[in-house]
Amino acid sequence: MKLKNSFFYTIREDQKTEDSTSGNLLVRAGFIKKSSSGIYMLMPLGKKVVDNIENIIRDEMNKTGAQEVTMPCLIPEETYIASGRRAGFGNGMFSLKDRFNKPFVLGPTHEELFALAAQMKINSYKDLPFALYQMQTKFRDEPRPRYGLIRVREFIMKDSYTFDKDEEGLNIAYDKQFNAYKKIMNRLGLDYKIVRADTGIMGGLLSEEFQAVTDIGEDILVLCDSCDYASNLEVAKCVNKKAIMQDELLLESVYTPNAKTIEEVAEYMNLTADSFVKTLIYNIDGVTYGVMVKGNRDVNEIKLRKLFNANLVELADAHTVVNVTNAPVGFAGPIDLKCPIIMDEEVSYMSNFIVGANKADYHYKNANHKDFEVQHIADIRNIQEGDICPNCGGKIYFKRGIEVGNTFKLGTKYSKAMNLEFLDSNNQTNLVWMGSYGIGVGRCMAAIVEQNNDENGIIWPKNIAPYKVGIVIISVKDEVQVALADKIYDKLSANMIEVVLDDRDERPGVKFKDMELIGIPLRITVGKKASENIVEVKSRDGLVNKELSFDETETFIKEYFKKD
RNA sequence: CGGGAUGUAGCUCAGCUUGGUAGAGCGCUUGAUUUGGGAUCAAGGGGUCACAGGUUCGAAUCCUGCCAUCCCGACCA
Repeated sequence: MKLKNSFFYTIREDQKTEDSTSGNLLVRAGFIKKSSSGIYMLMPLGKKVVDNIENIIRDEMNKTGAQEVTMPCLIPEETYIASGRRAGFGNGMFSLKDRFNKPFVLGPTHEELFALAAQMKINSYKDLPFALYQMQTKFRDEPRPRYGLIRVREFIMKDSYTFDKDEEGLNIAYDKQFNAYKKIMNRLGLDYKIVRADTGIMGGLLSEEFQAVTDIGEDILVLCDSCDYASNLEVAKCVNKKAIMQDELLLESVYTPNAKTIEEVAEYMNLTADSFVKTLIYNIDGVTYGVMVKGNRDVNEIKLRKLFNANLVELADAHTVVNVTNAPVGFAGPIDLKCPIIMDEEVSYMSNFIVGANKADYHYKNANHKDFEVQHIADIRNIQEGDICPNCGGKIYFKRGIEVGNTFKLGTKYSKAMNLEFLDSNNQTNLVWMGSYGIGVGRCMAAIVEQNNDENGIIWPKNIAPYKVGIVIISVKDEVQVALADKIYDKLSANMIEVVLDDRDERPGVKFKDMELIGIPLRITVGKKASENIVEVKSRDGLVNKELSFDETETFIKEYFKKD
């Protein structure tokens, strides 16, 4: 491509409305443009990067034997009602009606349609296994889009689905996809971790996430300093330190005026937060519960949801709190609480702790388990940095991650809902075992930028870059320079090396800045020494910076990009 | 959905308190001088001040409504 007569622009200023490095750089470099909250236009450079990412994914998917298809975005609402997910997605689905008033939705994920498609093929166990995939736009009406391409409402996802006759088959298919995912992440050059995660609305037996490690990730990755344990915070199990129970002291009411939060009461009583137990009032599927965790801990609502197999877990409103505690918000405690109590395991190892007294401006000290009744004791807290690794006893630390891929062992959830059955060799009807696997293409692009940039802009990995080589002509008024640059351009193009030629009548500084901002891996500068057939070669990562004669250039560049 | 903020030129923003002909920088056009790291000078073009009502002789400015965007939270494959 030659810049002079093409659609190419960059923006000098940082973007006020972008809250991430990748979003800012991708917008400034002219790869994407925000069109509406959580919705982006893909400009020529961005389109090329997306194509490169998609082709890597496509290549690895094809190697697993999966076949590419394209499903519609526009789907009758009844399809999701059939699977029971219409209610689960709720407002997360964009919905609309056709001219006959028939309700449709824009697909947020495609398990249902793939199950329907699979019916065309599956009659007998001999028809299994197989796998399908697509690159398709998904729509999710996120309540709060953010971080550039990380959380958006319209995005391209590669989703694949495997179909097997039994669990053993699913396991094999899952491993195949899983291994393909590892190869994809490696080829994309991402620094990533694979973690256990909640299956969420997808349901099924197992979910593992591919998380690109970055500072702006929305997920907390729980990692161990001495083994390869890796989990999403939402499902990381907690291990309890065995504590020595102390002699029980006498329960005592303490006057704590104007102190509601743990920090305030702790300061007032001159104690640390870990001698407290906080009691939070929750609404779980319409039932009110008191939830007890140690003062310096956080309640894990996903664990609570699983404990009760509940749909709704939320903090109760102030009115409910006042009702069950007989006190203003801020003084809830387990003693004489008018609702059932769920206690975190860790609290069961505590003695003589401090709790709210269900009375304004009072707390109890020296509370013990005999003082109140508990309905459930379970692991319902978030693990914290410094805690014991549930796997090996090592020390836990956190990192943040962007979920770029997710794999699910679905089991028979969708085949049951969509009547996807086959006859086995005994002429018995069985449900098909499914797996589903997703990669967010835009998120991959954003994650790569998050991990590969400097103060001058993006630094694309060689195989992702929209163009491999950028030729800068120092002075377009110098015919010798122009001629040499054209010669190199033609030579590289003939060798199928993607090259961009900056033939604009701009000052050299502008051209250098732009090449760096858009992250082209290798820059060839044609300047003063063009008359001697000498050019400069500089790599974006700074590792190469030297002069070459025209004759050496082609060989050097071929060699430079060979490894990929 | 709760709390907060912001909408003025392509971009970044000032002006609003105290109503009186629409502003700056960057970018853009033309010319000159420049030409190896986002040039300089000069002259230009460009805006229904988000939108809709209202108050007023007169509204970017005051009032009411509404839409959009962003931040914090809730929510979330």
